[in-house]
Amino acid sequence: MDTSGGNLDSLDDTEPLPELSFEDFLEPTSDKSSQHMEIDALDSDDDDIDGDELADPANDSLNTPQFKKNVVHILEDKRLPSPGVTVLKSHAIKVVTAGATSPVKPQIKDLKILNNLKAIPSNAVKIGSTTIANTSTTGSITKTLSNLTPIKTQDGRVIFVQKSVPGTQTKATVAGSPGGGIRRLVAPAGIQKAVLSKGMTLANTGLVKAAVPGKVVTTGTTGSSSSSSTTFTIKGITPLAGGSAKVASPVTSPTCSTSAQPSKIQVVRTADGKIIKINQTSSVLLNAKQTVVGTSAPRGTSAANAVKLSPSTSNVVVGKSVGQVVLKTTAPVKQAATTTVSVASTTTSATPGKMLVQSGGKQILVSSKNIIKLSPKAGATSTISNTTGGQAASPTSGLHAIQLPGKGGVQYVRVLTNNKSAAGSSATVTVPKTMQTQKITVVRSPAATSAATTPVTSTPIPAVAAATAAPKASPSLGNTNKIVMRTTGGSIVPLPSMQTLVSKRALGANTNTPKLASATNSSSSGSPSGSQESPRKNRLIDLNMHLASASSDASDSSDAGPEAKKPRYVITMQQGTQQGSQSAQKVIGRQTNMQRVVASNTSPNAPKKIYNIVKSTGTNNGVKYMICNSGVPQSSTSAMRRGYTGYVDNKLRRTLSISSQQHRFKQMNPQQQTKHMQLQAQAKQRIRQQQMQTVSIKVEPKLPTQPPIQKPTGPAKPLFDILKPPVPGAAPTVDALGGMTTRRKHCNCSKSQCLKLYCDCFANGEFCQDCTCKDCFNNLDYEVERERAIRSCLDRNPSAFKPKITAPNSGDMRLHNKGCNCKRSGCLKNYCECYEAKIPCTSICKCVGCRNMEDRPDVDMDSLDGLMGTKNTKKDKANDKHSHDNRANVYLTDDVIEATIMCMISRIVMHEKQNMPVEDTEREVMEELGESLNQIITFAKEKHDTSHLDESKAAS
DNA sequence: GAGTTTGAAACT
DNA sequence: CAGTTTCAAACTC
Repeated sequence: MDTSGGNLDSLDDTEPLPELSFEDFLEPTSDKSSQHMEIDALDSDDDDIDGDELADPANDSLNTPQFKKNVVHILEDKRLPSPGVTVLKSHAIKVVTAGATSPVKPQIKDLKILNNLKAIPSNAVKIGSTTIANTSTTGSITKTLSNLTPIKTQDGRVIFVQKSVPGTQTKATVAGSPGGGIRRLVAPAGIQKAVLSKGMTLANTGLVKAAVPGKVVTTGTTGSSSSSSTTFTIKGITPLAGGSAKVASPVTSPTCSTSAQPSKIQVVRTADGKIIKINQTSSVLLNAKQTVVGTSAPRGTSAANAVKLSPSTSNVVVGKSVGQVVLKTTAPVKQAATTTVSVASTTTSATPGKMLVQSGGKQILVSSKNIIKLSPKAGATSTISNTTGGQAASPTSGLHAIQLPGKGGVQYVRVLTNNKSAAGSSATVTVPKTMQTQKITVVRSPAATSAATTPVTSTPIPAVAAATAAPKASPSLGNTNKIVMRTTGGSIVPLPSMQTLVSKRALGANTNTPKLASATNSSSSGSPSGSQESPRKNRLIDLNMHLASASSDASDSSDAGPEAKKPRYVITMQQGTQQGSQSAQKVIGRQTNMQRVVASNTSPNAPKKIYNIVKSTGTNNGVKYMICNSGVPQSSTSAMRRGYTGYVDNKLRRTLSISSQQHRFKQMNPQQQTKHMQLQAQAKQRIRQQQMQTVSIKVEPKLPTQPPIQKPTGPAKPLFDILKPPVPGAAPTVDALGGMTTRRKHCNCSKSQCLKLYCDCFANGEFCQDCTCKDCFNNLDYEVERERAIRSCLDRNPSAFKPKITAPNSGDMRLHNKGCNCKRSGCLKNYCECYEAKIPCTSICKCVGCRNMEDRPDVDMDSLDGLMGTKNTKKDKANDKHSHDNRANVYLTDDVIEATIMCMISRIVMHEKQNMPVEDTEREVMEELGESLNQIITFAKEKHDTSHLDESKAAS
């Protein structure tokens, strides 16, 4: 976590601040899945909160559909113990509202940004009529957390805004919080800026409105209701009592007088990319001055309290050097009307008050509406009160102080309208530039529908905004399609989603679109090798590449099979520098363990979706969970949302442990080593060939003409497709992790609806794609059924989705966890799972007449372990029921026998060439046999002694 | 491609 | 837990 000092510094920092779209705020909270995730984060290792079977601990190590523990380590609970006014650590921010009521005791609401605090959002986020996230229902999980609204920073951090519920409503209000309003914002780092994508409105009612083009929505809750275009609303943020600092006023009152004010939300992004959401009872008006064209509807007091970001303003950019934070609104491109409406209602209503702001030792007269005060210290409160006192005249104008710990001097944030009309207002700002000002620019993100329009940043630092915006991918709005992603562990994660992310992403998407296309092209045409070579840590990157390529691929498949049921999204990940344009466009950079992934729907019209992948920290590698902004219905179970980790290795998949093999190799006798090397060389060659094939396959653009981004023509292949474990005979692929995987054959289920373990797709945690199955429910269209089936399977067998074949330890030979039960195949046909996996049967197996012993020639390198007896020890220990389990077999393997026979044959051949007498030949052959047996026995003895020594050492 | 075989999964 | 049935893949022709 960043130190608090960093935060402060960030404020002063002149460096361009990354933009954060409003989506960032919304995503984390969206739905139950998010709750799960966050809960998990808190509980880290123990996710039994849900109490469902999915929490089976046994599955942790395995890639199972079950929820994994430790899956999310997003958040560290940094919640500050004292809810009180005091500055919370470095990141704590106090917001002091200049309430008309108490100038002396301004309401101080602390905003804490709880870094890594898992929160259960109590707020509902709606896009239009669609509820993206409903946090309002206090989950059974924890009511205490219900107040928290997760905000995701661009750098991938999740911060939670803890809001206090109005006193009447919640008992859970944070202690020490004066009013019912939002108390805390936890900002890990300095405040930088907040970007509200298009049409985001912060209503005084605590609603965040986002204008969505084409829809007209009125926010009922807001007292200052302006019928704006479609709104996307964040509910549940209760306004602090406006006038009375200590009295929380319920949000519900539409006619809120100044005293009872709907909560306002301000989002400020720190220099670190952290977002601080400020919910204030008394409103800070962003855009206050907007001259709203038509709507004059000032609602009087309510307006004053409400903080709105007019839809027109898309971005909030915190500029640097100046002591002020300016919220600048740009005129809406398309939805001007909408924008204006919303803005007008709030801002105009308030009587513009002016206040003295002290900046850089100078006092500046500023319109109080637009100013947010940033005070460095906890003590700042008092100062705030003073300033507010100046304002007192106009209760409506809310002056909010944000207290930044450690930072000297009060800073004010001023909201400037970027509209031309507004420009005048902004110009009027008297704040001396000497002050360090941070500008908050609200940049309206272009409509989602609008394609590649460059984001309009009215930001004083356009370059910054542009730069930040660029990486963002365009999200599709209103799309309920789900994104499925496979984790690094190989599990498939249906991304639970908020149903739609609003325009928030639209900005980035638009900008990115062209690049994205190019990226896709590049990927398709480009060199996949990079992905393959990328280190594990960059798996996701690889994944992206593959996905991109896959998308192109998908087009191919689209022609053929049952496309309808196939997942349509291509997920791209942020790639490091290596990825070049491709990644840059779609991926939104995340500094922390969270990465943003943009999923583009293969269908032309389908919007792209962006979601964050949270990497578990510490022991867990790879992506454990994803938060998706797109829409899985909330109905989807936790399992789905969390994403269950399917097999990483399915029953057939085998991983080669180089280290272990090397270790074994050392233990081999020369003959074995030779053979081992040969096998290794063959295996490597196989891998290379597979990779080559994969590359060629994936790279090959099937529909070059089509713009890759918008339409990855066919249904894009989902990650899981790429990551699917190799199936013998299946076309080899390279998974996102760079490992070799092979797409197994497509299932052909007819009666199971692909929702039983009979179906390999389902059993592998994959969605059916390109399968010939009938009545398939193993797709996103039947998520509920699928989820139910998963649960059912897990009920029957918690390990149902575990890999059947695993290595007890990293170096150990892979074993079938359950063992086969073959009766008639002799375990020498692919009916046998052991045989199919190319591993010998063990004592665990219940097979009859087993002939699947070690060292089958076709068994790959791991089978060599058998020579060393590593494998059979297990059977030996377990009362060998099979004749081949005795220790002799450990050493007298087929390979050894074969080698021996070859030696004998060579003798015969030699003798024949030399026309030697048969008797001599027979004798020589027998001698040869004797020598071979001697060697075997000697070797076995040495090994036996060695093993004993090792054991004794280990024991000691 | 149809039919058979096989063994895991599902069911009782 | 064992026996039976169901199922889909593997296999054969």
